[in-house]
Amino acid sequence: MVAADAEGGGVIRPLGEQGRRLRALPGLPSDDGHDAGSAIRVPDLAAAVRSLEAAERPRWVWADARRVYPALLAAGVRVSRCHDVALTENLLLGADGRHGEPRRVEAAYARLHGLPVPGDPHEPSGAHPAGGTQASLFEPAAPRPDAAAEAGMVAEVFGDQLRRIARTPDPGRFRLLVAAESAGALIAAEMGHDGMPWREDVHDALLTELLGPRPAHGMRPAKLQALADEVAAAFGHPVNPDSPQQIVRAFKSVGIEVPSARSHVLKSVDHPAVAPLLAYKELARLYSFHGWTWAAQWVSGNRFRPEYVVGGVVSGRWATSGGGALQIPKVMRRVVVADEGWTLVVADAAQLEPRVLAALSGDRGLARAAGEIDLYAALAQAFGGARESAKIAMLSAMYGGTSGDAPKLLAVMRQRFPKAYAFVEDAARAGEEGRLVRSWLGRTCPPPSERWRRLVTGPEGARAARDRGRFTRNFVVQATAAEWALTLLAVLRGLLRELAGGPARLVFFQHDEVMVHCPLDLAGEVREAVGRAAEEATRLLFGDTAVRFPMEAVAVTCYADAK
DNA sequence: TAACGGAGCGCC
DNA sequence: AAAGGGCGCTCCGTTA
Repeated sequence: MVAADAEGGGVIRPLGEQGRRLRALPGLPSDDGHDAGSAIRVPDLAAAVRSLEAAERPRWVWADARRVYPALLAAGVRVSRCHDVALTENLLLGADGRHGEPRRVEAAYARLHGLPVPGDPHEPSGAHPAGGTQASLFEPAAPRPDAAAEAGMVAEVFGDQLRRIARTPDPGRFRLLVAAESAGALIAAEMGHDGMPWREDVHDALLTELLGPRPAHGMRPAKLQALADEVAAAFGHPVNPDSPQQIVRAFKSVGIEVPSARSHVLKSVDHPAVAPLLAYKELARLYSFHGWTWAAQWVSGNRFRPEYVVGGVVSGRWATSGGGALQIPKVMRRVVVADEGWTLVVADAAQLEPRVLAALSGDRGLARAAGEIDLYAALAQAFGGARESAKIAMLSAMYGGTSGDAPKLLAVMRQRFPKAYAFVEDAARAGEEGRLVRSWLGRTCPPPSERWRRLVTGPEGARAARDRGRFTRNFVVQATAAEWALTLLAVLRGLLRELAGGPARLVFFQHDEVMVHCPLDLAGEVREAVGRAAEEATRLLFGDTAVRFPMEAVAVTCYADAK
């Protein structure tokens, strides 16, 4: 079912068999004279979606959930499932090594018909650096087409996308990826709408405790100013502690050479300015990043409402385009408190990435270890008995680490877990040679930039190649981990909707961690749902595997108590 | 005045 | 404890 919105109304266009039934539905005009093709104009899109959702739970096909869904949520309408054309276009373009090309439905339609593509930067070189999807996320806004025209485009591009999906190396997996990504679009919009519980009074008290009272505009909070004064006194002259350059120069003026002003560098410097400087850095970040100004913009009604960007990271992890939801300092967790009579169910996947590697590579030995709750402990024996050695070996394999004991431990890994070792080595080799790698479900890494291609043949070539090898080595694992987490989230959302009329709400998702806000008496069932969702995600991705993906959920009143 | 890159640091 | 990769955001300081 295609839905497109417009000022004061919208268009619904049935697809396939559902369309014939649609016309008999009450509450929708069967023919109001504005029927373009099979498109039906409706005066109130939200009401029309609500009635269709109740009647037959279609898969809604729309240009971009971010365009359509927030208005539906505002009208109190939620849907079960959708196909997000823009996100799918992004995945399909990526699969062809065409990261960064415009992904909006207008662009997809234009490409399909050989027309000029709106929003295409058409710069042949250097336009799409590896790691940059920004161009596709913030395309110049083309004029919105009429809703009926948009519905037509969406229907046509959708059909084309289904054909392109069928031509991918593994259509079954790619379909799952598209479904999960689209579910993510719904969840992101819903989480932005519902918001995460955020006690404004607790936040203010915390800031006041750490920084002093909220300062007048343009002033530093009292405790920050006091620390800045201490720094100045230690150097004998004013130094802006927010300026790394000034800090380095100030140390030079007292005969201390530091390569940078980073905290870990300053920690080993013996000078009276160091202590207040380190304290200042920590508090200043809190003040500017998650202080009163931030709260005024992102917190309202005791809810933190960030803007999530599904697929905003090339690996498929989410990003945010505001609010910094994925970088909330741990000290702020005490501000996240369940409503009266409600609770927060918090769960994170333990040792997700090594488990993903075990499943991805089909390494039986590693999979056996990944059948245990503590994977690293299970591996310890293979690495000389130390759990820590096993951990270093796995992390080095997945991230391309070479320092310390890594080479020795990787040699052990190569011998004991040859398939897992070969899997990440192959990914690294592909990256070094400029090739593409794909996740388990078919998300594709960006191709190397023109700049990289020039660099790799030059004197710095070996380094450039190694860097990209580390990126692709990590990509296959991180992107598959993101797929598992997203699938879990989609399944969990479905389970929560079935629970007691659906009051439980997903309110936070951070790579491998989820938070549900629910009435106290549902805590047990929600915790159970998290476990079931983890099992179902594992089955959907990897079928019958020995690898376990433990997801322990705890119910807490305050986020800070979750760990 | 606006735009931009670098530095720095929070999260996973 | 840390190595590795990925981000967002804010500040500074320079350039257009």
